[in-house]
Amino acid sequence: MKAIVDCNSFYCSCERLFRPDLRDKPVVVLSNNDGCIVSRTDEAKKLGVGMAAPYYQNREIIEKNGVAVFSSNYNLYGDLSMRVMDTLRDLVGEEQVEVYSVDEAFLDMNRFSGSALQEASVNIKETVEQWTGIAVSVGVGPSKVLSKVANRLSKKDKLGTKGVLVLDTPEKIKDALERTAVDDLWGVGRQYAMKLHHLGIDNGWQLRNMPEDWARKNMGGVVGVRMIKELNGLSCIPMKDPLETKKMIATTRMFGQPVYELSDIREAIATYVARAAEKLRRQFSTATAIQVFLVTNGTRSGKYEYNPQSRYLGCTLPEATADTSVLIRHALPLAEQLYQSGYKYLKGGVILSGLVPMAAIQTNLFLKEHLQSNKALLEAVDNINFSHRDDVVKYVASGLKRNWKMRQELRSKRYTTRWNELYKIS
DNA sequence: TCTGGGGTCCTAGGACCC
DNA sequence: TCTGGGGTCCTAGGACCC
Repeated sequence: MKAIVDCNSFYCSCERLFRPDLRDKPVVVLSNNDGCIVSRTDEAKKLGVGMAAPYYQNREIIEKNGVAVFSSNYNLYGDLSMRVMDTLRDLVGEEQVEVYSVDEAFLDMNRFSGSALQEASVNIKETVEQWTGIAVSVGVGPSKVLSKVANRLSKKDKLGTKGVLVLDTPEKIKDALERTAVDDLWGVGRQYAMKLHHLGIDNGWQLRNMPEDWARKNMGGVVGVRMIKELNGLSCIPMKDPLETKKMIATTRMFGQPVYELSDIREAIATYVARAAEKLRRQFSTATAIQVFLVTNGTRSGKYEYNPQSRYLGCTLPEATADTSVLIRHALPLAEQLYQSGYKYLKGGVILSGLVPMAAIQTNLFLKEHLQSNKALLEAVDNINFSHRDDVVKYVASGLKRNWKMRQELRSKRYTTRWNELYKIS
C-alpha cells in the first residue's frame, strides 16, 4: 500500500505558525511578484477567493474581509518542509519516503497491514502535527492514483475521516471513486477531463471500468493505460529512488516591472544563470546545454492586453560545466541575439539541461582550457552565500541597479533561517 | 511500371503535476 | 498597472545510419 501525506494549505500554515493571531482567520499567500494567489486557507476559500487567481482581481474581497496577505517566503517554507519530511522519514524509514513536492510525500506502507495500517496512518498525521505544527492529510490506497483519491476525500470530508482515509477494501475503493469527478483525478487535467465528460465518463469509477485499449487510443497512449491500471488498484507508478537527480534546472522570473533596455535584460539573465548554476552544483551535476528565453508583451501598440510571446535560443556547451562564469559567458550572447529594441519585456529565464554528474564529465579533447578549474572558488562562493545572505557574493554581470527585481512587498520574516529575523517572545 | 527494412537519436510540443 | 515558477513524461516527426 502507498500513502500520500499532504500539508493543508501549506504556505498559509507556515505563515500561521508564527502568527497565532491568524489561527481562525482567512489567510492567502501570493506567488512571486505578488501576482497570483497560490495558497489559501479554508476561511479564505469560503469568502470566494479563487485558487491561482490574480491578486488584483480578488483585492476587493480581500480588503473588505481583512484577509491576511503574504508574499511568498521560500526560506521559511523550505525549512518547514524539511522538518515535515524528516519527521516522515523518522516514522516510516528513510527509504520509504519519496518527497513529491514541497508539501507532499508518498510513503511506502508495505510494512503495515490490517488494522496496523489505519493506526500507522493516524499516528503519522498526529505526530507530524505535533512535531512541526503543520496540519496534514493522509490518504492510503493500493496505488499512487488511489492514494491521491483517498487524500482528497480525507481533506474534503474533514469530520467523517478526521484527515485520514485508508482505501483497503474493494467497497471503499468503489465508493471513493464514485465520489470523485474525473477532473479531480491525479493525471487527468483540463483537456482529458473535457474529453471524458464529452464521452459521458464523469467519475473515477466509470473511468476505472473502461478497457485499456480504449485508454491507449484516447488518453495519451501508455499514460492512459497506466491510469486505468492504477484505478484498478494495480500499482504501476513506482516509488522514485530518493537519490535521483533532476534532469533539467530552470530559473525563470517575471520582471518586477516591464523592462526595455538590453542592459537590464543582461543583468537579469546573468542573475538567473547564477541561481540555476547554484542549484546545479547543489545536486553535484553539470550542464551540457543552456537555453535562454525572453517574453515580450507581444503588441507594440499602446494596448495593455496581456498577450505574451516568447522566443527561445539555446546552445550546447563544448564541455559539461557547473561554473557560473562559463555559463554566463554562453548565456549572454543568446540574450543579446534574442533582444530587439522597442519591445516591452515581461519575463526572462534560463534552462540548463543535458545534466551529467560532476564525477562523470566527458572532457573535450580539443579544448585548450578545461571548464572545471574554478571548483574551489565556486564552493567558497556557495558557502558564503548559503551561510550569510543570498547574493552577498555575486557576479558583476548580475548588476547593481536591478531595475527588474521582483516585487515582494508583503513577505514575512525568515523566522527559522536568519539569525537576525528570529521570532522573539516578549 | 517501378524504389526495402530496421533501427537510433534528437527536438519540439503537448499534457500533466504542485 | 495588473496574471508564478519549476518540473516530468510521452509522442511524432525529421535526420541519419547500415
